[in-house]
Amino acid sequence: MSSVRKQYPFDLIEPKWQAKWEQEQTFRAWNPGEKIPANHPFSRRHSTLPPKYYILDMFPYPSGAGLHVGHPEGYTATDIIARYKRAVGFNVLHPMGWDAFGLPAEQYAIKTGQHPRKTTEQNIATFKRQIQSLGFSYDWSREVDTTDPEYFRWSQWIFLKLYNSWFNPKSNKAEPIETLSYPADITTPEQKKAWQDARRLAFVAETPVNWCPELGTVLANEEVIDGKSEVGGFQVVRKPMRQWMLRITAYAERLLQDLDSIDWPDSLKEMQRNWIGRSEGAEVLFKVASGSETIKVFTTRPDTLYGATYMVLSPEHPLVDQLLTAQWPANIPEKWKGSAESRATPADAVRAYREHASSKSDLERTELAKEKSGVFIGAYAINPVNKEPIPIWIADYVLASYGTGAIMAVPAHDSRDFEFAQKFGLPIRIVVEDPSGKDSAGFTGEGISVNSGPLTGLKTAEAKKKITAWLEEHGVGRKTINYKIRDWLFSRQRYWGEPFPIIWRNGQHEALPESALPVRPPDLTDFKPTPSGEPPLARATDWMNLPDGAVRETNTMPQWAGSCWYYLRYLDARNHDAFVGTAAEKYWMTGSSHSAPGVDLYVGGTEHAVLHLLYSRFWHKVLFDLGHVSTAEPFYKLVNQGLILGEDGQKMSKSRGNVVNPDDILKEFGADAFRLYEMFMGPLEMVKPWNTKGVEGVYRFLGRVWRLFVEEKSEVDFEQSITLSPGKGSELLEKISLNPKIQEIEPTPAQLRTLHATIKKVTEDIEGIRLNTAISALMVFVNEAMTWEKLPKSVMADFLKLLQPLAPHIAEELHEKLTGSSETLAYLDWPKFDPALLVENEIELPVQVNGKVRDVIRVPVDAPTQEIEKQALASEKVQAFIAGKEVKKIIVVPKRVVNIAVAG
RNA sequence: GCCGGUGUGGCGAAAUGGCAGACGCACAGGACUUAAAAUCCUGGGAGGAUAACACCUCGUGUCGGUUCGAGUCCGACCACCGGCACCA
Repeated sequence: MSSVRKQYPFDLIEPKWQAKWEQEQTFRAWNPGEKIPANHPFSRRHSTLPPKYYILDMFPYPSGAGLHVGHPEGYTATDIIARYKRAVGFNVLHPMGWDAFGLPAEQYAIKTGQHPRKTTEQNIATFKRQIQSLGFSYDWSREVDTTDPEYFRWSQWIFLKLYNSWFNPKSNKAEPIETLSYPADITTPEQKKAWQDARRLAFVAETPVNWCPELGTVLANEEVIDGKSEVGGFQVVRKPMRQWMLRITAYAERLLQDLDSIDWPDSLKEMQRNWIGRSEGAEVLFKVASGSETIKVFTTRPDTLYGATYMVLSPEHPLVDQLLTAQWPANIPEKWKGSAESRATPADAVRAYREHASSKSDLERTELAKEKSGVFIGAYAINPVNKEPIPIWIADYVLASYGTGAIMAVPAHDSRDFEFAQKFGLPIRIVVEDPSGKDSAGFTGEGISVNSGPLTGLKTAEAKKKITAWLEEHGVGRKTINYKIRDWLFSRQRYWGEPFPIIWRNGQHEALPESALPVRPPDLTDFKPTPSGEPPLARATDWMNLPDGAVRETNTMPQWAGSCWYYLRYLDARNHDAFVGTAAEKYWMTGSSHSAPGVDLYVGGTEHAVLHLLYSRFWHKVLFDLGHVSTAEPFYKLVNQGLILGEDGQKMSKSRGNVVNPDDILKEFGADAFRLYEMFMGPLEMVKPWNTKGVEGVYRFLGRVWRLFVEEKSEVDFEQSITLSPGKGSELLEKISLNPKIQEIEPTPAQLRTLHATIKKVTEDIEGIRLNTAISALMVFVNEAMTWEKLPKSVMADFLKLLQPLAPHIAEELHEKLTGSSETLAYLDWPKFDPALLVENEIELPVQVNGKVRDVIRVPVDAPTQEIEKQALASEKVQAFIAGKEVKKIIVVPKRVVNIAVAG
């Protein structure tokens, strides 16, 4: 792979310290009330629990491919911060676990017949070994596995909370279903149950869903990308099915509003805002010209109502069949009637068009978006403001699932309506004038209303207000808010997921009691999905059919169920009686002047922007409403790590052959070099290409650190002996002695300045998560220290404390050599930076003429401005540029720069 | 189409409006070595100028602006990356 020589015995050092950390449980985080052993290093520093700091990684799906270099990017960053926070005195919670339900394990099981439990266990073991070999300071006593019954019983328990709650719009929060009140005409138990069932946060609905035949399951909207499944990229079709849904739409407004209270990247917040898709507008009621029906439309531009020249319903709109006329009205263009083969009556045209529309896959509907299609249904609606009859059409550019599934078309001011009207020769009436004076046909912005009765002359915003008031006054409309977000389709036809704690009796669903948890999946040997969409669990008839005639729900929950709340389980991972204990929840989730509410820092990729990160916020808010958690938001601060590309600048993939395996890097350079390189590549959030040569660079740096601390001859002896008797590694390691240049002496002022400049830079950079520049500061220190004749022990000890979060193994080893103490660096005080030490007596000041540097002068740090000006003007080089010119102005920026502005 | 991000040496990058390119990679030269590797030292944006220095001009995607001074702030544009996309 490369020719770089072995820099230091990382292969002995790293296992040594990893074993010590494990044996000592160095990184255990302590809960309130927990007894901390007196010999634990934490006790030596803290007599009571200090403020908490919760730093979280997105837990991985343990795939068969093993760890990828992308995983440790975020994990290294959080580990550095976790170690730093411990050093500055926090009780740090830094856990890891496994998001282990999911499709790949199940598909592997289908192929090989191997039970997914088995492959999952193997994959977890591999992931854990790989993660541990990087020396991350996780508290493994809190490890969670979403497929463990002791874990998923609580996923099921939260589902029961959702099932047994409703969203009260008055209090704007979830409440127990018992608080629901009933209208006067709801009296019988059956009626009451139906009323409840229609309002639960977890409910059953028959709606068109995303069915993926290849995967044999339905998918949530968030899991479908461009008409294909997010997993596998298979075709997805719309199909009406009876499924479990979660009422996330009830939380649309709060999910949107609360984004303002959290510290997330703007791009991510924007993605969630777009997904929630709030839009303000009005509902308008249109009466049908001949008939008693009214059609409700949603519009964000009620000010354009006078420009509505036709109306469009979605092909699936329930009123279409009622509204159809028996015969075509006289004198309408032939092309309004749809395809030539079936245009005898409006009913024929509608039937043909519906077939045409439903045969299109979602993908085709998107790709063919440019070509508008539709048919007239023979009926007319009356525009409430001007009583004008307008033709009613159906067209697939109107979606059944958004708004009311019907629109008023204003072709002059909506690009889609404009296209449609041009194609079918419908009238285009300008009702808003473009203020820039351009042609107003096709103008979709805000302007001045024209040809609009009482609205004429008003600005768009005022026209909206006025017409909305008019609609409300006349009972033909009102202000409304629409959201793009749909309820969350929550059931899957899979084996490898949490069963629902639900049974069915006489076609009615019932919740199982909490005492029945966990509901374990049955043992199966055939995990295949069924073509009909019947879940595989239905094959286990013994399991499904209960003695009293009830049957179990055979759908399972999606993978998101486990990842929605895992960060809460970490707080109290072994609690058998509750999903999290009250004291633990309060301690870790409550903010203070030192730390944020909820998770202080969450690091992960953007791929979960509208999946896990939205779902988690939703569940958390429900738990908050029901009094189970203390904060309205789970993740206070979030950082997205950027993707790591292959050496060729392309996305890493097996097919490109540019995948870097962390095991290979670790074997050659060690964990510390790997960690350093991942951080040294560039800013955490940035997309950046891998370069193995760069690993050699930081590896050489660690070699220089090593050689700075150890005596050369003992190192040479070590290298010779280890070749002769490789088995005696740890014994030989101890014989390497300290560099005799390191002595218990007072540091020189210059040495102190170097140290304290490094402390300042490293501290500020870690706080700001600028780990690449923190590393470069350590390099600058080492480059400087290598020139020193003697190395003061205190300075070198402080340097190791700064190095520890980034390269913990080598830092611990050298610290042990330096001090003779094997006590871990993890809980030693972070070095304090003393600004007084950075003050110099004389500084160099660049002198500019008209912004260009012409000379550098040395001045006392506290020299008065006049003195600096005088000295700057006295410079020969400067004189060459200002001679014979008029000096207009001299700017002296203290400790920064002098600029002389001259004329000409 | 809409939203967000990013453009700086051969490469990864750094720079509270104040000496552009820290740190590292790659490269070149030197020391050590029989030799190589490793290590240590030195050099380096481009162009010009010089015996050599000194020095000069240009330079942070493009064009313009604000400022004593702009990679950084403002305006317009271009390119690439990511997300959303018939959402009325």
